[in-house]
Amino acid sequence: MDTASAARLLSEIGDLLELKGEDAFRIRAYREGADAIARLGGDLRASVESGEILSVKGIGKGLLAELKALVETGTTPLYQQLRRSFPESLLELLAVRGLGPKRIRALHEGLGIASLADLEDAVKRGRIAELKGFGTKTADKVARNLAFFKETLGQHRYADAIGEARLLLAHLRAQPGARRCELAGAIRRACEVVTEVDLVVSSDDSEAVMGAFAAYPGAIEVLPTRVGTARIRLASGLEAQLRVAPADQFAHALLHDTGAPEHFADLVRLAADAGLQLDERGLFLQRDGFRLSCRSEEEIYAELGMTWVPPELREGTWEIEAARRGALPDLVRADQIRGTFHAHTVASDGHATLEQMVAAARALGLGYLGISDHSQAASYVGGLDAKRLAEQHAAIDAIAANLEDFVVFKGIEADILKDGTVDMGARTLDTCDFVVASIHSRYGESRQEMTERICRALADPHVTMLGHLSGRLLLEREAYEIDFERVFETAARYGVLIEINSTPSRLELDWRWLQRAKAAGVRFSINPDAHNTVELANVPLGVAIARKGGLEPADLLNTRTAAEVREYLTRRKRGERILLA
DNA sequence: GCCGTTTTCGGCCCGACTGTTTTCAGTCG
Repeated sequence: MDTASAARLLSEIGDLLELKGEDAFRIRAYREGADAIARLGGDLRASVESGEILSVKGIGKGLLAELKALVETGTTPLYQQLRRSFPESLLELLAVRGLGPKRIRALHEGLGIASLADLEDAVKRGRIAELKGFGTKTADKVARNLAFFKETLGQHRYADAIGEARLLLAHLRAQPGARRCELAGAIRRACEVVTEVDLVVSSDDSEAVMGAFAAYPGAIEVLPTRVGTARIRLASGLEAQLRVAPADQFAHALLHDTGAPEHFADLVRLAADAGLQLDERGLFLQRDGFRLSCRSEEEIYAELGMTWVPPELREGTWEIEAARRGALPDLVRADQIRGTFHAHTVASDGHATLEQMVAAARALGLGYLGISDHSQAASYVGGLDAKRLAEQHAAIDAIAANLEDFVVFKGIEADILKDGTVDMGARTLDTCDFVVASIHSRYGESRQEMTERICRALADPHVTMLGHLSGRLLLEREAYEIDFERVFETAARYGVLIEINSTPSRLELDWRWLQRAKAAGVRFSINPDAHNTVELANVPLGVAIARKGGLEPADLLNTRTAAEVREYLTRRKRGERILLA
C-alpha cells in the first residue's frame, strides 16, 4: 500500500462518514489525515510500523490504527463496514456540484436514487423538484451540474496525465525492439485537458512493441482498436493509444498523431498546393507518387516551406502563417525561469513553513520566491491581518539576513472585495514588495459587475499582479463571466501583470487568451500558487501553458534576475505604472 | 478524530449565498 492509495482510502472513509451524517470534525480529521499522508511520500509501512507516523500533524492514535490495518490487509474494518451501508454507486453523486451529503441522502431515501444513472433518470422525469427541501431552482441546478459532470467524464487534467504518459514512455523506451519513442496527440501539445495519451514508436518488430505496451504493469485493460495501433486503459481510467510505424514513416506518423487535426489539415492543403500529398505514412509527389525522404518533423516542415512548429502551438490557428514567414515566437523554456511568486505558508492555508518553502525553492534552483499568504478577508483559510503580516515580514527579514544568493519578496494575496477595493488597506499594502489581487468570493456576479470589480482593483497602485483571473477549476467549475478584452486593456494601462497560475486544476489565464492579452500590452508572471513545498515544482506546468499561448521570455517577470525584479517592484511602488520592459 | 494543555476534555472555520420556506438548511470557498 503506497501513500497515494492510503490517502485515497482515508479520504473515501471521510466521504462515507459524511454520507452517514457523522460528526463534521471527525470527517475533517479523516480528510486532513488523508492530505497529510498524500504529502508524506516515502515508505508508509515502515513509518506506520515504527509508530513514527504519529509525529505527522493530523495523524493520531485513531488514524494510526486505521493505517496499521491498511498496510497489513489493504483495507480496514471501518471502511468495510461503511461500504456495506451504502450502494457503492452512491458515492458517484458527490462529484456533482451542488449535491452534498444531506441532499444525496434525501435523494436516496426519498426517490431511491443510488447512482448517476438513477439521478439522470429522475432529472428527465422531473421528479427532483417533488422532493421536500428541493424546488424547481435546485432541480434545474442539479440538471445543469449533472450535464457539466457528464461532459467532463473521460477527460483528464494535463498535470495528471503527463506523469502517467512519461512513465509509459519510459516503459516503451526500455523495450529492445523500440527505436524512437515519442508522446503525440493532445498531451504533446500540452492541452490543459486530454482524453487520452497518444504515443508513436518506430520499430521493426511491431508485434513485440505492441505486446510490451499491452503488458504495461499500469494497464488494467487492453481495449480493441484498429490495425497498426494498440490501446490500453490505465488504473486512473486514462486511456493510452500506441501507433507503431516503420522507421521511415516515424516522423510523418508523429506529425499526424500530434495534430491538432486542424493543424495537420492545413499542412495537407499546403502540400496539395505544392503538388504534394501528405499523410501519416509519408510525403509524396502527386504526379507519380514518388516518396520524399523526411527523417524528422523539421524536414517535413522544410519541404512545406516553413520552420518547425513547436507542438504546443499546433492548434491550427495562427501558427502556420507565422512559421511560413519565419516569425514563430521564441517560446520561453522552463530553464529560463529564475524565480516565482505566489506561495502560501502555514501562516494561512499552506502546509509548509516559510523556511521550508524557501529551502524548497532554492533546491529547485530558483533565485527568488515571492511569499503571498491570504489576506484577512479570506478568514476561512486563516487570512493574515495587518499584525500577523508584519510578523511574517519580520520573519522574512530574519531569514533574508542569512541568505546571500536568494531573495525572498514580501507579498500578500489580497482579496478583491465586493466593491472592487483591495483588502487590507493602503497603509498595510504599502509594507509589501508585491501584491497579488484575487477574487475569492461572489463568483456568481454578472459579467459587467465582475469586470467592473476587477478593473477597479487593477486601478489600485498597490496591485502588482492579478491572481487566477477567471476562477476556473478544470473539470470542476467553469470560468466566471468576464469581459476579458476590457480587463486586458485596463491591466496594460495600469501596468499590472496577469498571473499564469500553475496549479494543475487552474492552468489559467487560458492559453487561448494569451496572444490577445499580449497584444493589448499585458505582461505575465508564472506562479505556482503553492500551498506546500511539492507544489512549487508545478511552475513548469505554467511554462507549458505560456508556451502554448506563444509567450516569449521577455513577456514574463520570472525570466528576470532578482535584482531586475527588485528594481521593477521598487519603481512600481514609487507609483510608476510601467509595463515590464 | 486530532490537538494542546486547562493533563482529561473542550474546541476545532466562519460568513455568504441560494433557495426554500416563512425562519433556516445546505453548500461552498
